[in-house]
Amino acid sequence: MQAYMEGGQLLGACCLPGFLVPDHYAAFPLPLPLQLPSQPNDNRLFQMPFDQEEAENHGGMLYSDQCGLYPLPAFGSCSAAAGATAKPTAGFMPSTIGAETKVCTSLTTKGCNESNSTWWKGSAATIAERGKMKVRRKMREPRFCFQTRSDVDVLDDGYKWRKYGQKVVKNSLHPRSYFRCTHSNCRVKKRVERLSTDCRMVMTTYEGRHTHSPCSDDASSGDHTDCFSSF
DNA sequence: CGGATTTGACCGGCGC
DNA sequence: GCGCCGGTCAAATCCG
Repeated sequence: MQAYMEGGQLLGACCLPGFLVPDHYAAFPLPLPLQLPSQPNDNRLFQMPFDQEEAENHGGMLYSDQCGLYPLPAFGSCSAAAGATAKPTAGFMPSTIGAETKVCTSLTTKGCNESNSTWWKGSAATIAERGKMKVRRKMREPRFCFQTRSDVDVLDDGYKWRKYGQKVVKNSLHPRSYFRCTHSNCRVKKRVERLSTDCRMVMTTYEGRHTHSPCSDDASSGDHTDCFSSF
């Protein structure tokens, strides 16, 4: 597994200061050399400067408190031992995730602006409300993304998602899919796209914070309880 | 038939 | 101001 900080700074979970991946992510040893993404379409993600001040405002552990932590099975307690031995639960991430997954995170204002320019729009919101929400949400909406080698586009992370859009993005051979958490009052979204440079690699970007546990989403996810015990 | 997905239209941000 | 682009909406369609 390879972890990234946006801004080109790669911060190892266990050995480098300021790493923002939460505790349970830090269980993974980070092999070196750590490669940086090369595809142009990823530049905006990885060129974002890391806002150290923002990190400090959150006790240097942004992701444990501020960000929606997503119970990605391969990173969760059920597979923390090695990653490569991720529990092969039906529909879960591919078993190669431990060796093939790259992680990056973001909580910077810029990062949120980049991807949330219009997310706050809602049919029920007034213009004024939207304006307020825009300011507040833009500043705080956390993001978390990772790349993994997978044959399937949509990896089952225990939550139930509803697709609300698909878009062909510039400099990418593959369309980007947009999903929203189906749980009521949960605003979490995720984007999924295959890398143009390696069609086997899938980049998944989570945005927002779940207001519920994956297990409460529906009965089918109850089987994953052991994998999400750390949440 | 109801929920999920698809897909073209629309909107706002941003760079020029 | 204009055009490009990413993100979202919503009607149409699909599917179990």
